[in-house]
Amino acid sequence: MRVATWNINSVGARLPRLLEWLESAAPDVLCLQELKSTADAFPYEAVQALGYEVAAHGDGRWNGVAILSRVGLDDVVRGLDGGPDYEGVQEPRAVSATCGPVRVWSVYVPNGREVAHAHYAYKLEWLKALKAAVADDAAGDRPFAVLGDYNVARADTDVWDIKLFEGATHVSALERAAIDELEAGGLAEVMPRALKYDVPFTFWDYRDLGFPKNKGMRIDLVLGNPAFNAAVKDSYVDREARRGKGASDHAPVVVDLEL
DNA sequence: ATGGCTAGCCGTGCTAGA
Repeated sequence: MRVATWNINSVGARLPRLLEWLESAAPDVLCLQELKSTADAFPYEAVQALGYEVAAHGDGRWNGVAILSRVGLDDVVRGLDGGPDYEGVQEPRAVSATCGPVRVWSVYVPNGREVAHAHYAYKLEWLKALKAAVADDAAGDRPFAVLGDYNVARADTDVWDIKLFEGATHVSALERAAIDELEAGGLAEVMPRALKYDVPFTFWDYRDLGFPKNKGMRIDLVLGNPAFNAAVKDSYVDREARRGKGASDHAPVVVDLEL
């Protein structure tokens, strides 16, 4: 089966691209982030017409996550139980579901903005709460993975020029340690293979010709438990989906499993 | 050309993204 994750940067603006990608890549399960729509405003009918069930979790103009599945969609949980508030609100940044033989989480980890910003502390707290929330599934025998936009570049080579990131978020030691901590709960990364370039970046900023110059970052990750990772046959970043007009600033990460 | 940001919102500029 094929499982994928994609930060689509608005499901409304990206709908034609999303439908096209569902048809061409034909994932069995797709985790989406940054819906930028309420759950009610999700384009259910268009997606269902392609054979997918949908679990969406969103509340408006920011954030929002979803899981699309054509192999079953059960035991849906919206939100991150025990997760921190930001400015008094529990933001819609996580949704989980069982899709046939696998259980998946779709996560949109807070950005952090600046190291000194309250959003950064919130990001670290959020990752800590995520570890606690997935502990049982991570340690279980059922194939399990947490897929999404982690907003963390784990290695210096996961950004196009580490010198430009001095003192910035996404590359700081505490953020990287928080991902290591999440893995310590029983998960390990599924590494996508490199395609045109050595590093399989997943994000390229719209500004300053980020994509043509390959000024990218590898921040969309798949963390699986041993049962999930043992079934992995291939993984790649579909950078073709980043090309051209009307693209998201993120590309999908695809994982093929023998399940 | 893979091309100089993009999306959403009561908006006519601002916030957020990373």
